[in-house]
This record gives sequence, structure tokens and C-alpha cells, in this order.
Amino acid sequence: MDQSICPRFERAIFIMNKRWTTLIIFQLLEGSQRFCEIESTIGVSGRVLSERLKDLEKEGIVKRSVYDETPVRIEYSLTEKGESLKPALDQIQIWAETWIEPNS
Amino acid sequence: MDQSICPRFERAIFIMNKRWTTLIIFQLLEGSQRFCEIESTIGVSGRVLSERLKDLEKEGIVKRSVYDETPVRIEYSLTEKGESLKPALDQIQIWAETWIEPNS
DNA sequence: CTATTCACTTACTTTATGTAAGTAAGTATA
DNA sequence: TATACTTACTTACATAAAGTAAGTGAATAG
Repeated sequence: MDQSICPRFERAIFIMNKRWTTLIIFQLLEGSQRFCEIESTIGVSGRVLSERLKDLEKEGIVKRSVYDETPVRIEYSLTEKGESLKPALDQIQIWAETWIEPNS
Repeated sequence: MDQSICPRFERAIFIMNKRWTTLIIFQLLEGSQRFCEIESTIGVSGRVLSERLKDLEKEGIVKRSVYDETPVRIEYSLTEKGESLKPALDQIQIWAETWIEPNS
């Protein structure tokens, strides 16, 4: 490589640029959700969702909470680090509203 | 699917969430660049770069300009639609500066 | 000539994702 | 008391996407 890109930015992109990740975070910005809710809302397969949620937990972006009811309830939510991605996703939303046609 | 995500946002994510796309756009925000410059700066393979530039051209985000010099010079730059992704990428950069450690 | 550069393309390998079935723990129904 | 059903996954296998490396054609340098 000749020059190089800011390594923090590159790492941020590395995290967010995996398929489904941004959509999962976007979904969790609405509030905490269960596995099958995320699965059915965004249309990701369970196999990949499970993988992504683990990655995001490791990155400290998502928190997994187990509620010991019967039956047990497991909810995923954003940490502070995750919540603070909101301005970035908001900007993508603004861009989309301006530049993406509703029918494409 | 139970509910559904805003289709414009989903489409925006569909475009941007392919591997390398965001990095290519980020790179072109610096100014127009040649194929091999992008290739060597971000470390993407020629095979994928070629594919992505074509996709981004179709989306109206990137413009390909041929300068008929000897040897011919081909430069890629952002259209207005592409440039207007800057605020979104800026927000990712801000997030990265706050939340990503330099050594990870 | 021969070598080299640029902007790609092609062929082949490796990795990522999708699909579908399976599992374990518990609840509800017949 | 079976049987079926739900949730939150995991596993096995098939397909799609990306990486690697070599090749192409046009031009220019030595």
C-alpha cells in the first residue's frame, strides 16, 4: 500500500461492513429485541444472526440479557458504544431519503 | 417478516454494505483517483475493485472519466450523490475516534 | 526487441452466507 | 402420557462471494 487509511476508521468499517451488521444495529436502535424478532424483521438467517450477535457482543456494541422467567427470555440491546452509532445511521437514513427512490 | 425496515434505508445499506464499498467511497472523498491508486491504498483486489466500481457507476455514485492522453488516463470520482455520503462517513469517523482504540 | 505500466479480465481456490434440519429446555394440547 | 409447538440456538451441506494469480492489449521506455 502507498498511503494508508486511518486505522480506526478502517477498523470501524471492518466491524460494520459485514453483511447484516448495520441492519441489526439499526433494528436494535428501536429498543431491545429477541433473537427471533430480529430474524424475522430483517430477514437474516439464524445461522448468521447468531454469528453476528456474538461478534457484536465481543466488540462491546451489543449486550445479551437473560431474564430467568419461564420460559427463559433472552434479549439483545445496544451498549453505549452501540447507541452512539445512531448519528452515523441517521446520516445514512438522511442520504437514503434524498437519493434513493422509493421504488428502486 | 413481521414489521419491515424503511425500504430506502434498506436499499442504501444494500449498496454500502458490500465489502470494500465504503472504503472505496471514503478514498474517493479525497479526490478523484486511478484504479491502481485505489487498489494499492485500500488493499482490495483488482477483481473486486473492478466489480465494485461498475456497481457504483450504475448506482450513480461514481463517475469514470477517460482522459485521452498518451497513455490514456482513467480516473474515478464521486458524483453529487456520492459526495453527499460524506456526512455519513464523517459520523462513522467520529464514532471510530471515540470508540475504537488505536491498537486494536 | 524486450520489459514495464495500466486497467482490467479469466480461471481457479478459499471463505462467507444461505438453507434446512436438529437439539435442548420448557409449555400447551389431546 | 404422548405429541406437538416454541425459543434460541447449532450443525451439516450447498451455493455465492471474495481472494490469488496469471493473462491481455495497448502504449511507452530502454
